Amino acid sequence: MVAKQAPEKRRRLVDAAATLFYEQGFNRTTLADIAGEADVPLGNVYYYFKTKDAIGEAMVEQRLSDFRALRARWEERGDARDRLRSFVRMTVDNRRQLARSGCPIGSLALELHEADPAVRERLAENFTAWVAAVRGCYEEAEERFPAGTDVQALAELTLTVMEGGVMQARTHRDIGPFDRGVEQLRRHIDLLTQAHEERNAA
Amino acid sequence: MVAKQAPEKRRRLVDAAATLFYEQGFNRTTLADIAGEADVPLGNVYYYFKTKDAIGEAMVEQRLSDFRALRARWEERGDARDRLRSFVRMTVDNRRQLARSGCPIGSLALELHEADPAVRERLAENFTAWVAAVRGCYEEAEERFPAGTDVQALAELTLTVMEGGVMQARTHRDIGPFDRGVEQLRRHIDLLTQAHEERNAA
DNA sequence: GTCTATATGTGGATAGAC
DNA sequence: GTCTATCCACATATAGAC
Repeated sequence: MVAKQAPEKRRRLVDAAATLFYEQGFNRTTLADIAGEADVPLGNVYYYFKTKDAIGEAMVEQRLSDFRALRARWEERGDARDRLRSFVRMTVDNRRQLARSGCPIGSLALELHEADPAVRERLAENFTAWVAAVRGCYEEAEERFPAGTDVQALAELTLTVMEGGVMQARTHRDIGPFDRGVEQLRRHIDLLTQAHEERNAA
Repeated sequence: MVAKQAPEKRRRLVDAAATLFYEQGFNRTTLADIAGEADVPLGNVYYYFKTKDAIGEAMVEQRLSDFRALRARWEERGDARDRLRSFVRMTVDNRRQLARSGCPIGSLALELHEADPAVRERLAENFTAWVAAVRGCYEEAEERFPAGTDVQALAELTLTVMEGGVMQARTHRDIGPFDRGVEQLRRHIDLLTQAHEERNAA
């Protein structure tokens, strides 16, 4: 009956790793840090993970499955615009932390460089899943865009702008570049739909 | 007369650091690596730099002054479109390496996290200088944009799209996201100028 | 100014008691 | 399954001869 505590500890370690990797980066976070944050003795860590890289892998995988669960809940709501709005609110609420610590996926992706291929692939999966979710929103509003609009490219651009914006924001210690990037993206979409409507009106 | 070799060695170290930090990242590059690449004995490194961070600082500063020199040469050419084109060609020629190793400034910016404030500020200066150069190009073509167009925001967006695109390209090991991002940016600018011209024609 | 040899500290990882 | 004590490798940094 006490046996069920084991996975719970593992989970605590993964969560602690997620927090610390995000706030201080992978390299600057020691196993001792993680163990301390999770309130687990250092030696015990190796019962759950063979190496530090394995923790990284587990953490990125956790993020991916969390996102998938979140997305599943999203998809239940019928309205695409509503979904997109709730998503935008989510990131806007995080603006400050984004400006300070960047994107938890993007930062890791650049920090790990060549390191562990398994981790890199899961990071890529995270990006792919995110783009797919946004693409779904655009797709459902497809009739508002000109015929032949590449919604995949548009969804990718959305992630691109946010990642690029967050990177500059963090480097400048100023949220401005992020906000202005998002604003420009909004205008781009306005221009697209506007151009379409004008053509329809003609 | 042999005394003038000293600064030359220092320069070799900085160049070696630039290459290695770019290809393997800051943390994974050891001082021994740098000394080896520069063909300088390890112990000698400390004659030129007090710490590893100091090398990072010198390297980022070097990049900044190199860019400023390049920009000065650019500005000599009168035509803004010509300048922008030569710049675009420069990055397009680097597409493959960008997809593999990312942006040398952006990667460092995310890797160093909180680490050294001095380095972070110089990285920010690099971004600022780059945006200013691009902004100059847009500014000279200002009459092609609708009145009140925020060229600063447009220049920032250009960097944003490239950084975001390169980040995804590197993570996916596929240049596609970068190329598509740049293409979307081009369309955005097309839409802007087009909208302007249509209004002028009316 | 240049370089060898080495100190020092840190952090990932293991052995083995409980 | 849990945890303490410790090993060991490695990377930064220094001491000091030349």
